[in-house]
Amino acid sequence: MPYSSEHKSQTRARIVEAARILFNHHGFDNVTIDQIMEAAGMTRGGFYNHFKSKQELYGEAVSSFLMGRGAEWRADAGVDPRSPSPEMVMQMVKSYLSDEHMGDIDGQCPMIALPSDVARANESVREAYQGLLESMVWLFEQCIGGNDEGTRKQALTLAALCVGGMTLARSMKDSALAQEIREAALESANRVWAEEN
Amino acid sequence: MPYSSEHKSQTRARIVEAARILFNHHGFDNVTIDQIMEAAGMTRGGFYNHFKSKQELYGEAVSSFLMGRGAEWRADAGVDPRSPSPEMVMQMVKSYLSDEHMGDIDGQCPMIALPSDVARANESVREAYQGLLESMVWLFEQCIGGNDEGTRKQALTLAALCVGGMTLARSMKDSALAQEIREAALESANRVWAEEN
DNA sequence: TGTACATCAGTGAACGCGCGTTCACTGATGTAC
DNA sequence: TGTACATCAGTGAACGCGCGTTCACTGATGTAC
Repeated sequence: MPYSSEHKSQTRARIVEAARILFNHHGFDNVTIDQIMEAAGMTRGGFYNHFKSKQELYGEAVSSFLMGRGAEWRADAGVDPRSPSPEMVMQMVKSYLSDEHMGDIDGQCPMIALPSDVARANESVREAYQGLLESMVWLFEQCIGGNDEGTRKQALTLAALCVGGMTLARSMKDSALAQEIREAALESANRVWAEEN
Repeated sequence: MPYSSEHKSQTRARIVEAARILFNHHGFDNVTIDQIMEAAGMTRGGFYNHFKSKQELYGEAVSSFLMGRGAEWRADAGVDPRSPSPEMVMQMVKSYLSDEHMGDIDGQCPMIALPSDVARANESVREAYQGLLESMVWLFEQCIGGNDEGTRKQALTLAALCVGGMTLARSMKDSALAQEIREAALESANRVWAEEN
């Protein structure tokens, strides 16, 4: 058994991470396997030792965000699901709608970077995307602390404001308008939050 | 001067409309000029009598929504900018977040169908997309009737909830969750609206 | 009114490039003796 | 401990298809006489 068993899985992870970043920048269809493999420090042919097809990579790239770059992001925002608190809610929202998140294309949440690509992708990609949203909503619910329908509604609304505000902002030509949108979303989230607490 | 002067512009409009629908379904990159021209009832070669390149068509397809399918949509929802009224606000929001709009992929608002495609497209496409949002916000503002900063914030928030709710819903694998998201967004919009009126 | 002509919208074959995928190979590494 | 071997991760040339674009042409239509 040449090469340690870790070797292959590490290479695979490197490919997924390179792909995630490239997809974030250019979308699924505008990234070639050559580019992905070069970014991962390899050549084209090796790709098929790790993945059945390019399609297969899509879903993995999306769901890899959760435990990878997304975990860093939560840590930076001071969000810890093991000791949830109501203060974290607006911390998360603020961080999600921040200038930093807007500008950090590499590390941006795939829900913002890839919404329409995902909607047209195959089932496993949509599943991965849904997993991202469910985690976000779950995190909100944990931090809010309630257990009723109102809590869930609130969590879903906050998610819609976060993702909606950022998605819209990202597509604007005029960056002043983009900022205005994000500010309005943040302010509205504040009110949604204050309303029941 | 063979062919009436209208002839060419009608053909052009037919191409744009065919493209808009196809883009809504499959995204910019997954639609070929052959498909567009066939849908418009013509063959490949004629395309370049009307457009300099495929890129040029993108922006037109997006902005064509406003006066075409989007106008029908406003009419169906009973929205008339010439005699705005506060009741129209929630009419629009409700219609935007409705099952009908969700299922009508052909006639869907490009802000939902194409967000990430647009973000990566050239400047003129982003301009067209921005025009769509500005129209939506303007319409909200007209109907709300106020003229202050609060009105604008409210309008922007409603837009973020509409587009955000639908964009998220569209990418879910589980349609029950998709519906839940839209309902939460609608309910929250109702509250945003009630709050100041 | 009828006919010849000029224009140019539309046709469809061809070109060339890029990309996903395949495949015969190379060479680095762990294992057996 | 050192050496021969088997494995399989990684290489890079080649294939084939699809698509954007070009181009020589055709033929429908409005106009001039």
